[in-house]
Order: sequence, then C-alpha cells, then structure tokens
Amino acid sequence: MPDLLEQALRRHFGWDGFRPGQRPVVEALLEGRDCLAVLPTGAGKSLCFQLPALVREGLVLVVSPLVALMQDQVEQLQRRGIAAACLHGGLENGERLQLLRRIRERRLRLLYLAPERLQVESTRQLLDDLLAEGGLVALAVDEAHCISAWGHDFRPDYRRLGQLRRLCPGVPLVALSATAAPRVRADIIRLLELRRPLIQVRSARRSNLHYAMRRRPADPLPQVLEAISGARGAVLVYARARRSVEQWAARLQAAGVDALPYHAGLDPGRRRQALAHFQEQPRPVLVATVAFGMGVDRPDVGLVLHLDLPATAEGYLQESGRAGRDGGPARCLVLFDPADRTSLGWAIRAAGGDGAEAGPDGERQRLELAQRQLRRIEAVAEGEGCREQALLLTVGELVPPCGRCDRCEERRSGSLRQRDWSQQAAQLLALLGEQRGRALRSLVEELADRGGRDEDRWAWLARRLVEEELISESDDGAQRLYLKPTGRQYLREPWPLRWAA
DNA sequence: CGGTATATCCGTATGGATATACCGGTGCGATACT
Repeated sequence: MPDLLEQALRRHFGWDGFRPGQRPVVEALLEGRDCLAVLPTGAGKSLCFQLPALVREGLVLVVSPLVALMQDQVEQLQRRGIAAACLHGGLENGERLQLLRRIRERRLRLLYLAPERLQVESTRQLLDDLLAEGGLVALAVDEAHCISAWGHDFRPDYRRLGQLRRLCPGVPLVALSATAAPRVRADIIRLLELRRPLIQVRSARRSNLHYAMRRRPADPLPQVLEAISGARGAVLVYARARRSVEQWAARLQAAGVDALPYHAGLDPGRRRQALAHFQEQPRPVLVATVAFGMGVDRPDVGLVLHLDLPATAEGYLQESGRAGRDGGPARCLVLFDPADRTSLGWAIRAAGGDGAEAGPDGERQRLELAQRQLRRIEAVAEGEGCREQALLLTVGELVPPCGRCDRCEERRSGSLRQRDWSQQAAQLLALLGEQRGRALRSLVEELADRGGRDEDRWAWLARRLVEEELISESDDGAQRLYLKPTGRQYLREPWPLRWAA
C-alpha cells in the first residue's frame, strides 16, 4: 500500500514524495474515514482528494465555490492526462449529456460542482446512480471555510451540504481549507456532519512573509507608491469598496504604475482581461475588492497591500496569504485608520439585518461574532506585539514572535521600549499546546478577544493559566511560574513572569 | 457612519453653497426577456 501511493504520486503528478500533511489524509480517505484538512496555501491540498480517485479508479465528487476555480483545476488535471470535468450551469445541453455519459461509463475520475448544484433534482439522481454502482470513492468540499463565511446568508446552500453525508452514508468525506480557526473547524464538522474525522491541521506560519500595519495618512499615495516600487513581481492592492478600487487603479495608472481594477461589477470581459494581465505581466498591480483571489495562484506576489482595515483576521490571513507562494520574500502591508471601525461596524450591523433567516437569536450571535472579529483585528493593528503571533492567535494558533514584522523590527532596534512578554509566553504556550487541552484552547480564544496592552494581556494569561492549573507557582514566593509537570512536556526553567496580584 | 451623487436654491454670476438621498462585498442557478 505505501509504495503503491508513492508510485501513483510519481506517475500522475511527478512528485518524489508526499508533502507534510497529505499522506494521512489520503490514507484515511482510502480507509473510508472522514477528514478535515487545514493545510496552508501551497501545501498541495487538492492532491489529498485527487490521488484517491486515481488509486481506486473511481469517481471523486468535489464541491468547489467558483466555476472559474473548477475550470482551472480541471484544466490542470487534464494536462496531466487525468479525466476530470465540471458540471455547471454554463454547459451547453450537448456538453452536459456527453459528460453524464462519461460518468455512467465510469470514464471520469473527478467531477467538480458548486454546492447549489446539489439542490438540483437531476444531480441527486446522478448521485444515487453512482452510489448504487459503488463508483463513488470520496466526496470533497474544497475551500470549506466558505461554509462558515458564506453559509449564513450569502450562499445558503453551503449550509445544506450536510445532506451529502446523508445522501452518501458510506462514502468518506473530506473538507479542506487553508485557514480555519477552531470555531470554523467546529462549524465545518457540525454542518458537514463529519463522523469522527481525522483532523489534520498544519501551522499557518509563513516564514517568508513580512507583516506591517501602519496608520493611514490623509492621502496615502506616496506610501502606496513607495511600497509598490519596492516590491518584486506582482502586487495585490485590496480596497473595500468598488468605487475606491476604481479610483485607486486610476490614480496608480496616472502615476505610471501598470495597474488595473478588479471587482464583481466589471463586465466579464474586463474581468478576464484583468486576471490575464495579473497572471501574465512581469510586474502587474491589481487593485481589487474581496472578489479577487480565491484560486488565483501567481507564485511571485511580492506585496499584498490593504488600504483599509480588513473586517476579520481570518479574511486577512486568506488575502495576505496570496503573497510569496514561491517561498521568496514578500510583504503584507495594512494601512488603517481608527475610523475604519465605524464604517465596518455599520456594514456589519446592516448585514445582520438582511438575512433574518436564522431567527433573532442566531442573528444576534452572528452580530456579536462579527464585532468580536473586528475587535480582534483591531487588537492586532493597534497592538504592540508581533503581528504574525497576534494574527495566528486569532485562528487559535500559538507561535513565538516571527522576528520579521514591523513590531519585531521595532523591538530589535529599541524603538519600542517595552518588555517582550510574548516571547516567553509563546514558548511556554507552544509546549502547553502539545497537550491539546480544551482548557488551553478556550483560554487562547479569550486571549485573542482581549484588546489592551500586550503586557496586560500576557499577565492576564499567566493568571488564568494558574487558575486552570496548567502551570503552578513556585513555592519560594518569588512570583515565578513553573509548568506543572503533569503532561508529557514540562518546563524545567522557571518562567519569570510577574504580575500584580 | 461617512462619502458621494443629485437636487435645490440663489437671483442673474451659466457657477457655488447647502440640503437630501443613497449606498457600501463575495456567486451559484433559474428565469424572463430581447
């Protein structure tokens, strides 16, 4: 079995071995077990569900959010000689019938479709037939964080994907995403009705990204131009509103920058053109709304610049994560203004009023969640600690300071005159994290919610760790903390964190 | 909330100030219509 997988990997994809995180998922699927895979960008997520289709010579059904994304993946697979197709509303009748015939004759390995397709009766029928013939190897939900992000109101059929599990009870189901906080992971597992899934989570750290967040001056054009001119390869500029996308694209063009706008209000022709421009030019700048990005895979993006504070840290990690996929150095810069909060807060309230589908309770919860997410990213922007550490904390990950971001640089150069509590705290927490304690995870959630000064946050954490008995105080009354040697890991050196009683 | 487009008034300048209304992100599929 092991050799068989690597052989297939080499034969179909030309890779010498699995990348971290892939193999357990592939094996679990082949054993018929559900999976949740949270693997960072570039880790080769798609392979996790593509390989089983080839090894078993059956069909894998892939739920994907965008038609363009499906077509992209299908094209890549076809270039490798793998029989893949997508089923969507844009197909001609003849094309559709031909596709259905290929499926019936078992000549297809991967079939991509949007979640909305599953509500169509003919698709249900197709699923039933496949199931009866035993030709279905696995089900995959790609970009599974959409369940959480879009399922509430924007694309409600994402919430109905749990039907997959009921329609195909014996077929393993895998959900994949690049960023999914514990809350999102729980959402995915619950809504997809995954049964005792294998959960494969790899760190979202990106050792080649340099994060920086700065107050936005009245007119940030000079800063924007400076950042763009210093960037290698392609540049992505995110703005919140379509209008501001248009304006910035025009301003940059006027300044001699090779910039194009991109948002969902453009006609399809101009959208395609902008995308091609971004993918083909040597140093293109794309000014875009959140419409742009998913599935776009240019490796040498040297700068991702945000002109407003992003609404959520998770969204920001998705967008900034498009930088430096080739592993080369890349910058992620946010220009923010405290006033961004008011307009964002308003937009959140308005969105809450729209989809009154889940009832007043669910709506209130959603509102609170959105506001909490806003507070979290504000804490990252206004905070004095490492950016990467603070960002990853919001997705439930504890890492030491990155040593590269603006805050880490300031601290090194001495311009930020503050004791770095977070360094020690993170080291300790990384050790604690190995124990995967539920108490610790909820502490981390709480920590991410706390704004205020770094020093206060970490002092709070230390106090709570003692209360939760995850660490204990020393006996000598020197206000030192020791990790309780109850788990596999423990800290031998004292952890000299002090706090006011 | 805050910005921006449109409307209104002013009272004789073909513009300029002020008031008011409106909008703000993401896409699938199906349907109606040209």
